[in-house]
Amino acid sequence: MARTTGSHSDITGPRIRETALRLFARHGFAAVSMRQIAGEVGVQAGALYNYMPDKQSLLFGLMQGHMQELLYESAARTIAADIIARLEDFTRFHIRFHLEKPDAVFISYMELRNLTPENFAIIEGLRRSYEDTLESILRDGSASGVLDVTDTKIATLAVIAMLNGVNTWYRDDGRLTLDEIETIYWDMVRKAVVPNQPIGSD
Amino acid sequence: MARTTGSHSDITGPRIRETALRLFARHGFAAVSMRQIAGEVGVQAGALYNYMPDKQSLLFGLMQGHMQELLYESAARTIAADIIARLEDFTRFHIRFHLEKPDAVFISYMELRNLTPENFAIIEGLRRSYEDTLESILRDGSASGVLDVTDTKIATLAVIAMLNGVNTWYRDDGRLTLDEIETIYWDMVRKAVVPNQPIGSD
DNA sequence: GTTTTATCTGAACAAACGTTCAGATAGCTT
DNA sequence: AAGCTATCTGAACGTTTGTTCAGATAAAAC
Repeated sequence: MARTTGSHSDITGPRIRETALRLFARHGFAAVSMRQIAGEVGVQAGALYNYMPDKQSLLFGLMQGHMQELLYESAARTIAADIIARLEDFTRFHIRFHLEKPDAVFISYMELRNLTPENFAIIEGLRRSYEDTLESILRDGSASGVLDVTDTKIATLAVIAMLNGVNTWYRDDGRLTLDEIETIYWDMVRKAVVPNQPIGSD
Repeated sequence: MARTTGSHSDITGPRIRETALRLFARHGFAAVSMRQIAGEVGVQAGALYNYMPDKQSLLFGLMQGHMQELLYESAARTIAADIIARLEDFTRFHIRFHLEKPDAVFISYMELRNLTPENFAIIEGLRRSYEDTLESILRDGSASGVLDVTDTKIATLAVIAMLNGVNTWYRDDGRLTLDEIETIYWDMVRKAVVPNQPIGSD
């Protein structure tokens, strides 16, 4: 046997990436074999190498694609003049985007150590670019006095870590709607970085 | 050759666990071989099986030990009457404990998917027990009006996610002391869950 | 209808995997 | 000094790994 009926590059290619993304997220990069991916796609392992030079490139491509899409979508948003509005928009966008692509988010955080040093540096650079969009909001707000953060870099990482936490517990059939979740988190983020005057503090 | 000079169970055993912990944290459970662990310890791979039935048990033992120590240390703390004091104590304890054992923390979060279902259930149970200590603080504070959280469960996970984020960027030779870091995070945690009255809000 | 090209198979490769075990010996016990 | 036992070696096992490639064929081009 050889080329199978209905075989097409523009069908098999995406299916390989979808399958790899799902399997990597579920079992981890190192625990998933090329034969396993090929099996779920419906081809032999050798066929995968028409679409990638090696397994490492497959992982890197998935992570790079995800980070670039994140940056693109993030940059495409209109920037409000109001700092608080910008922060709220970032918060809601981050939660929504990350909940839409849990697998890609998962591997982009968990499989960093399986990248070659060169690939790792590229992905880290993309991540830092994204973090910078939040950090510049916090820095601008801090400078104008609208926000009150002790250390903008730490606050940036703290807020992102908190928001990323949603992915660990969110379920589609949960008791809260996406909008309710966004609002709860936005409430906490806002309070954490806005200058406040605690009620009942002595 | 056979038994080597100075070979002892109470030396080799801990060294195997230390080495495995470090390698699992650095490269991932699936990517680390028994021969690799044995090589760094200075024995042959077969010798490892005097200390564990299989590789899975090694991973589970490390995670279980870590979680039990976390729970033990957490439970050993004196419980203040004041809710705010309890929350501050939890925050500072969590950061300090987790920064002291970055490798154990790392694998306890990252390698959950490499546990058998039975082992996974046990570790998840331990984690939930720990989360409950924070949730009960937030619930008590919410009931008495000292705290203001929309959803105690979400707030619990959000705070823990935020605090865990420290481990991703902390370096021993960083520009901030441990106490300064604790204070910055405690400031954000407190503001996020305390009822407040924003300054300059219209 | 023929030729060309893109796509896949199926077998093969050396290397690495977790695990087992008979045999050897260092160190403790007596 | 002799015997015992805990500890380790070194080889072996059957699988599985990522990757390569000659050969086969469906689909596209002409």
